[in-house]
Amino acid sequence: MPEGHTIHRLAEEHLARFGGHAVRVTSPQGKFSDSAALLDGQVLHTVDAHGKHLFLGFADSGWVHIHLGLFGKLGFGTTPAPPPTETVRLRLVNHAHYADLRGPTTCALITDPEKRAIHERLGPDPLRNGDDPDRAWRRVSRSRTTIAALLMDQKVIAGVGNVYRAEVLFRHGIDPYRAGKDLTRAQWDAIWADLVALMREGVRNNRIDTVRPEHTPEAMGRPPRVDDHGGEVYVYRRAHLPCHICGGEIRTAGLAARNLFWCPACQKP
DNA sequence: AGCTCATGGCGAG
DNA sequence: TCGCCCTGAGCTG
Repeated sequence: MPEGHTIHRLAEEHLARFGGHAVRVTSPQGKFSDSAALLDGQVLHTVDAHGKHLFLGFADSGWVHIHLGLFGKLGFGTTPAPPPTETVRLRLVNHAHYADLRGPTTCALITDPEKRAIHERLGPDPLRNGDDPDRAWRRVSRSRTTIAALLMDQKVIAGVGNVYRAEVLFRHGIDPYRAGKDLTRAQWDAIWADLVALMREGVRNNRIDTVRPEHTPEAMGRPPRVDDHGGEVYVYRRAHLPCHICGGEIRTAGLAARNLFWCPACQKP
């Protein structure tokens, strides 16, 4: 369930539970066993997150680079840790806490230069203080690619996933098929500022809520959304349901191998 | 038990 | 653009 807000939250959670302590590192599933043996007993001293990439910094051996992909999950608990199931790629344990990583696309031990190379190929991240929206704007404003695809391109902007892309385009009334170069600078600045606010709230609440106060279920007199991703949204996974604002039907279509959702009435070409 | 789908991303063609 | 990788929940039978 990972967009950038999840990863930044996980970074903080690792630091809170494991930072400054020696950590027992194992790979019950076996695919990370060699690196786990190298790391076992070292101190986790720092963490980092950029977009959907998580980095755990160990004192001597470099960084554990984790990317959850679509299916990956991290589960935390307090010791004693239960017997690991066979899908646990990485388990961290200290005196008080454990963390189990399952199903990641990436779990690898990397060096400082390798970590730097990952940062270099990622665009600015709305959740990284000081990241520069101009870098993203330069690419967006010169591209004939649709803004929906550009928002999902981690080289352009890091951390936005399928939910935030659909929701931020709705909130700004922008047709997802509009070319990047047809956005105005003011529109891009507003999208970036909105993503900073929305994603920070996502980190805080551990869910994605994008519905403005005046459109919440309470304010509109409709039942709260019940869905496995939790948050209140305008269009994401609401195909064929009525738009909260105009009542028109939410549309869905495939775009770049993902499902896109939008309201054609509220998001004019 | 088997199918489908999911907040992701890579490489081959 | 497609196939593939990773896991698990929620269906259907």
